[in-house]
Amino acid sequence: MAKPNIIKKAQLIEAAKQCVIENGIESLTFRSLAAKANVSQGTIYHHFQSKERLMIEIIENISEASWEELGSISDSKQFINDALSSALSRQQSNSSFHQLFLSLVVMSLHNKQMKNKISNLIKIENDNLSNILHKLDKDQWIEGISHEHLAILLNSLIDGIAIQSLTVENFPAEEIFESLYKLFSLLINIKGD
Amino acid sequence: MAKPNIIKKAQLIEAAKQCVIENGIESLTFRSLAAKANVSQGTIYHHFQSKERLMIEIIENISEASWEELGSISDSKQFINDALSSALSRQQSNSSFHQLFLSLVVMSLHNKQMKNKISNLIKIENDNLSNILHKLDKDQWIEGISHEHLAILLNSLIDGIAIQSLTVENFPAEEIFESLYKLFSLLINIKGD
Amino acid sequence: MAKPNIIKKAQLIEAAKQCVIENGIESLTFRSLAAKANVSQGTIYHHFQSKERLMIEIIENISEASWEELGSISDSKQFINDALSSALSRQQSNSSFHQLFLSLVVMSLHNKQMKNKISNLIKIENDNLSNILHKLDKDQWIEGISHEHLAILLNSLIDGIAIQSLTVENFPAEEIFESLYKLFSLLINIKGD
Amino acid sequence: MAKPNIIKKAQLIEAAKQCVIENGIESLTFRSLAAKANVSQGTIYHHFQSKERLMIEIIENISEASWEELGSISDSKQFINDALSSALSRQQSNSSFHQLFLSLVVMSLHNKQMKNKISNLIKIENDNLSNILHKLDKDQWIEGISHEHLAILLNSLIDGIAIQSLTVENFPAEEIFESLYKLFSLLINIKGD
DNA sequence: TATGAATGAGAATTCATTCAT
DNA sequence: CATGAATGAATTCTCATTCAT
Repeated sequence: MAKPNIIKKAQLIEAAKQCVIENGIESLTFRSLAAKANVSQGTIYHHFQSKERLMIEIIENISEASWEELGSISDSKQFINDALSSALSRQQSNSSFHQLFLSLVVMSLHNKQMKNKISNLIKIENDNLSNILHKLDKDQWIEGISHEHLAILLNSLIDGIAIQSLTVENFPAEEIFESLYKLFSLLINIKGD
Repeated sequence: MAKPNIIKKAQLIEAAKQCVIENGIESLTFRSLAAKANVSQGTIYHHFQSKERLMIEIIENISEASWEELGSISDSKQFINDALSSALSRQQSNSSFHQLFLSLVVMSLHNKQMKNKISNLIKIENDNLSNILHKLDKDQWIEGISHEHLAILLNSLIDGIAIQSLTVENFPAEEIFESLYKLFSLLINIKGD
Repeated sequence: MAKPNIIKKAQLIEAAKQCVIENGIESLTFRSLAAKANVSQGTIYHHFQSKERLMIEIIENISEASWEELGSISDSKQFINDALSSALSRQQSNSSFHQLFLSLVVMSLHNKQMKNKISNLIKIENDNLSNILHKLDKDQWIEGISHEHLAILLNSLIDGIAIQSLTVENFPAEEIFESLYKLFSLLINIKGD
Repeated sequence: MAKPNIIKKAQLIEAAKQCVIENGIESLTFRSLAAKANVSQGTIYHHFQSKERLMIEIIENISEASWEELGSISDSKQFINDALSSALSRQQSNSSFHQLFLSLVVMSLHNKQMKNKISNLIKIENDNLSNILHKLDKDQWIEGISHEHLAILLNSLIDGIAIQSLTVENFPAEEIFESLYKLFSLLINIKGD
């Protein structure tokens, strides 16, 4: 009685995410969600009491996924390869993540509750990356820049590239990531081991 | 008869931008715009034939502003100071630019025409920055990274930081920009003049 | 441009009143009103911005009618006949007035704005009656009871009888009004002219 | 197994009455009732098979209370004092009774079953009052007016005053009841014992 | 040009009711 | 007896858009 319900709610959230990715956040309506999830509109209101709640739960859902995503890496070069190539793949095959993320960011701009949740999500992601940098047993990657700040800069960079990748025609994502790779290699060598 | 019209249109666009900034893109409606601009809904339809057109013209308006913003800088250190501090100020006092920009990006995600316009806007900004880098008479700022790519990376970084700045609670914008400054100083010294 | 509009609005209010009388206030919906008035739902929202406003304007409409209804009577006996028989006719052929009135009273019970309007309406009706009593050139109809209080009591009585008349099966309205007539004749003779 | 059920039902009815009094009949929903009574919506459907039944049972509940309220009074002056002061107190501290009563009256206007029940309720109250008048051993209180009719008039008056008291701002309830008291004293003395 | 009344499609949300557990 | 998930119809309300003036 309890579990099947939880599963159902997760399904609804998954469907909602699909709606946003496929048709844009502006057409995430209860009607379209109901259609996509093959339930009645009433059912959706039984699970989420408002559209605001629905969007908040989507963010929470993404945040949970981020929590569980904490990687384990030991070699710095490997890390950069992994991190960047994973970022790259996110950009391309999995660009939907950023579509969703950006949409939610924009919706949160004028909604305190959503903003809090987005804030948490970003903090988690910053922490994740920061932890990874810590694990790679360097005191400091770049002179005068803490792991925390570097993580923020890196995540910002990834999000910013996502914006261009999602919108700019013929955006040379691969080349950009190669340049980014070079940049980091350079930085690491300067004051690295 | 021609001029007053153009002026009026510019006013409407300005009002529309204010609407988005103040209440979010989701509540940029013809009603609210009419109210803000103190004209009737019908009037807006005379100037913009649809909501899509309205949003496109907003992007065009921003793009034009970007065109005219091309700076003239000669000293690299000065440039970095200027660029970053201007970015910082944008983030803080003028964060509304990024609210607007991100909102339009998200709306464009599923609209080809808007996407083209956003694409152009970003290209212009990339070119702007690229030109500045060129002007500063260095062959290459960073080994193996073209001016164009560096410009893209920089703009991405600025947009990405904007996202965090707009959403993350107590985001340490100033500190982050200081770290960013250090990072760049470092890069420039490596293979600089 | 102005006048036809006013007329239209009045028509909508009239239709709304009919809806309440025919099907009860609980089924005064925008849908049913639109159907009854042969306009689209949007049109109704163009004229009344909310259901609350619609109901308030109905009360205002009734109030205006009350204002204009001020009678001119000179002979007391005649007045009693007139007043009571008019009340009686209201009860029967025109019982719809009280259906509407009671419905609006109940809706106003938890709505400040409506309550204010109903309050005004009742005060107008009390004043109307009070003025009539004044005109009939008696210092006091009944010893120790001011015209104002007597008017309130009379109007209350009429409303109270309406309740019974509208709900009680086989309510002997005519007989009750005869008794009421006797009562008043009696009172008038006690301390009358 | 039988009793606890009845008790529960009584509690639900009491909760329903509270809902109406606190938020108005239009927001007496199964949801809000379930919330107020701290049970599930389903539970309410076990006790009342429909909303109509619920409202009918509320009226029945009030009617039963009226049945049991039959007073025993012997002195006429005392009666008037009692009756009116009790009416007055109802008006003020216990005005909720009339809120509930009027709400149910209005809902019954277009529902035969409810109307029947309300009709019964009113008849009971009329009879109650009529009996009291009988008990006070007068042939007739007022010449030519039967006890029954006088009871109807009195109850109507009380209901009508309730309407004004519930809606009119700064309604001078106490003064009105004083005037009413004078009126009745007068009537009784005319053709009294 | 400018207005604002009118519209119909569709938005979010609520409701009474059913039913499997 | 009690629960609460599910439903679909209906409700209030908004929107972009049209059009006569």
